[in-house]
Amino acid sequence: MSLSEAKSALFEAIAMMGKAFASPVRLELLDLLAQAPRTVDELARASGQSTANTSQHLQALYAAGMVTRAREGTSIRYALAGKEALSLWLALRDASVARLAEVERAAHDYLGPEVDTIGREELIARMRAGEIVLIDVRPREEFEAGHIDGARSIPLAELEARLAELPVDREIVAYCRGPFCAYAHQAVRTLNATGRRAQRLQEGWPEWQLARRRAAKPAQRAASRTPRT
Amino acid sequence: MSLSEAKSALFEAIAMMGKAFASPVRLELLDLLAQAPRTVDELARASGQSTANTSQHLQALYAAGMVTRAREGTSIRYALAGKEALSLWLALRDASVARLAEVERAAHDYLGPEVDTIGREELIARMRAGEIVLIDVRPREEFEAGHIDGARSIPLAELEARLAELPVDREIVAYCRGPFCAYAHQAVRTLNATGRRAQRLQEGWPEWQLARRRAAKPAQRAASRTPRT
DNA sequence: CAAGTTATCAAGTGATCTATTGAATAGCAA
DNA sequence: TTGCTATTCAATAGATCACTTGATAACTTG
Repeated sequence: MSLSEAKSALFEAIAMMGKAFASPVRLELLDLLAQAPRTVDELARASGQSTANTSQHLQALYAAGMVTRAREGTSIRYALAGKEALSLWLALRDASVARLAEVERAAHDYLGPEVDTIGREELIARMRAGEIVLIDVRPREEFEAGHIDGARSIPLAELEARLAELPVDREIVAYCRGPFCAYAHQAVRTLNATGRRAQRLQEGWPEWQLARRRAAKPAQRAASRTPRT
Repeated sequence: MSLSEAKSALFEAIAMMGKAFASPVRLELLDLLAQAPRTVDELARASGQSTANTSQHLQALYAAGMVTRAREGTSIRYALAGKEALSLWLALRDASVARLAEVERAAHDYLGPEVDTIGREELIARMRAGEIVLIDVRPREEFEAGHIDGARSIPLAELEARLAELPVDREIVAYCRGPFCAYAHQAVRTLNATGRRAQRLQEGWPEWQLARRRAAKPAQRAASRTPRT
């Protein structure tokens, strides 16, 4: 193999992974998988794609090394492939927000008017002081797959029916899937409409989880490792 | 705009940036730009593509927000668009090494047998102790666009002719463009062949530079910022 | 084993992407 | 102005990709 052939083979191999991020459908699947592992059928319904198409995109993601899969009886459950995959997806999403005005515009159309927000450190401090009720407004199965310690699960769909469970005299903080998820926005609006003080956590479960994992076991940059035979 | 339309518009906007990483040619251009800003013609020659093709790929990268461009007289100089772009490219490259066996294989074919390496911290410590001669074996213009403090520029092409400049009784460390760049490997082999002790720095200039920039001004995650109107 | 569910495969069509070619444009220099 | 260089634009053919449809395979349950 000539030197230039080897070089282009290297970039082609990296492009294989890059292609995973080139389709909006695959990105939506990644976004869903960042919440919780899911079966093909669940992903197909959640993303509004046909089962066959979803399966094909998932195989592309698998070939790119972005997801793992495991058979569970008659169905197959896909999950994000480790911390690197999560961190890569979040990095791309953040970079595109930083760079592309269109993403901001699309995000704004989707999310509606902005609501009060609270950051990670402030949330931790005020939760420790007992000043805050934290609610997770994602669907129940995502809560069960992982959530912030101390949060209560009140899926957005149940919020109105369960308002009585929530105090009127304490601050409520809602979080959901991430900065592009509309659930927490809507929850805060609903809570405000009933006279409660409410804020949206600036980040979602994937970001929280990644921060926790990074703190537990600091990132080791693959670049500084030596490629071996 | 319906909610599901808005949602897919969001993922489409992010996919615009993802597409930047879907072509080996564009990745090679990013890799070159991670060393130094360059004109279209320089990039075309360095990557072995036609000028027109290079120009089109550069425009795709520009649309994706990955590069900036500035006219310089009759030519146009492209550069990586900030820290985020560099960090995203390095993250993708690292993740693909971590996940895809093919990248390792391609890298090994390209780089040839492994040589002794040294890490960042050890290099810093031993340079401070004066035990090491550090050489930058990239082409001169890349050295001039930025290099590690204390390094001497000895492009690989000139190494054999300039061997006399290098001591026989001190350890020599060579670095180049990064872990997939063959220059430092070859330099170490050449130096070893002349009886000198030599090692390859595990990382290259882009990684070094990013670490320095991150230390100077710690990364602020875009995710935790609030999208605004 | 047969029936039912879940996922994958295979083939086909329309869309998008890539690289090439040749023409057009922007700046520079005489 | 005329030439000259660097870059972009426009048109094109070939390759790849996305999504659909219908068939097939893997597994569970009765």
